[in-house]
Amino acid sequence: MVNQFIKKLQGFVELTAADIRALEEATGRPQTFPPRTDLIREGDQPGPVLVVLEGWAFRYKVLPNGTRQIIAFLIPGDCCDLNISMLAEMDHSIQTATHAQVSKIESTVLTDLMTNHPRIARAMYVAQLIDESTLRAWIVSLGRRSSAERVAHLLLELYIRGVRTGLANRDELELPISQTVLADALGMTPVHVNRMLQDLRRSGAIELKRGLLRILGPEILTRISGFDDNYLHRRLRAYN
Amino acid sequence: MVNQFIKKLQGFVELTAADIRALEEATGRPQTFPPRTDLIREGDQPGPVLVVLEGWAFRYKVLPNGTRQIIAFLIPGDCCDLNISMLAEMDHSIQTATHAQVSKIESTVLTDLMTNHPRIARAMYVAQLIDESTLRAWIVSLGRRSSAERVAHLLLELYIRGVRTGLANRDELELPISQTVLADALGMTPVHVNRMLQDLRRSGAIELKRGLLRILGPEILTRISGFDDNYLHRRLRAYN
DNA sequence: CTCCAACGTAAACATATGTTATTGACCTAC
DNA sequence: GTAGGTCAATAACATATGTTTACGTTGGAG
Repeated sequence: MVNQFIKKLQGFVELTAADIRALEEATGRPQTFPPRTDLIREGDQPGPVLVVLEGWAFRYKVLPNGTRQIIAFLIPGDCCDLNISMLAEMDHSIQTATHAQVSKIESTVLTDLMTNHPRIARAMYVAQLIDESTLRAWIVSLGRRSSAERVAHLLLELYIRGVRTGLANRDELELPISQTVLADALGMTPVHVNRMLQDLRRSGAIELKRGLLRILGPEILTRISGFDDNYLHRRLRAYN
Repeated sequence: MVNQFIKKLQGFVELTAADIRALEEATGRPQTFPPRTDLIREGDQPGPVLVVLEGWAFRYKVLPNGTRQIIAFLIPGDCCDLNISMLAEMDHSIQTATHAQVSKIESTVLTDLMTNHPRIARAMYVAQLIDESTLRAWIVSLGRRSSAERVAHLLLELYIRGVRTGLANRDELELPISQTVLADALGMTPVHVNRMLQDLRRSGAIELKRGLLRILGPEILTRISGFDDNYLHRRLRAYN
């Protein structure tokens, strides 16, 4: 089975055979987790860096009133913050959305990877920059887009990220999350997410059933959401 | 005049005299900019790292419909992303809110700082982690807090950050931004920001006039916003 | 095969927030 | 000192989204 993490990093830099071997060594023994499992909780002391090899997970925070806001989706190939162990405690939690295979990279191993494999270091920094850019894009969506725009924007984002990692075939992406989860990511209620999805179906932009999303009219989604993919940084600066 | 950037980094790690000299050298010749000046624009090729020594600035994005969302405030001591030059173009803009003194650190100088001064490197990574954590906290606010809660939360955040950098004396913080700017940060309209500020004044939580914010009832703001300062990471993991 | 829980769908109604407009205070340029 | 622009304050009204409730479907556990 392909190691999605390595595949993703290869999209950023050209890795040597030695780089790849080191990454395989570091992520070779993933653990399997059932859905709805917290991999790490807010308040915990940060431990090893998590890398999602299969399945979906998400970062989230729970508010005093019990509501939840999802902050980011982690799809195969994604990993959590690099230097996280410098902080005394986690400021958010990470939970699996589906069955997931996750590798944990101990900080000693990570340090070794970063210092002895400059291309890996660079690729991981790029990945981190893109994650941060995505956080900014979410702030923009939550702050200034209507709910219809937000839904369209998120579906397009996930689709494009899926294409990038080979998760999407043609116009199809497996979207293994409930409308409640979507709602917690979009800052709306599940009822309203449902309304907006119905609108998108009626407009012919998407088909969505049983966890399978089909993008029938990408241009419709782009128009509705005002999508600009620059925040996903598909072009990078050449490696000096 | 104190170099707020050095002061901030000293809050994270113990710097040696040599570290401080290197930082003074790197940020010693700041440029002055008038208010409302774009320091860098979305789409530009990333250049040197920006460090704000005096005055306020903010990161923002403009949407196709012309509305603006502010993504982060940069107060004295703050700097922008470290590895930003790995990306081909900026995904957002940065603008001064007031007269500001800004130093630009060329990437060669930065690389030198990071490789030859491990304490500086560590401090800058911590700063970056906290910035990222703050992005997540903003997502939570925009997604799941009411407008009253959001206003209270932002004021408290700015006040706490101000205290941390010595910008705030006692219960006072200079808040040199208009309600329109606040609105663009909070994802609401200026009219509604005004309503919420009035409510906060009436509740005795704050006083705010001519750019001077007074926190009269921090506990009121905390209660209203459900504020938890963990995302600002005032405690750090001990340096191995 | 059946039951149960989670999920998706829908309608009716409530409300938080946006929209538009007006006015006065303040500041800066001249 | 005056003019013009930005900003804060407030009111009346519009609407997007939340709330509550109900019901049928789906899928997994036993």
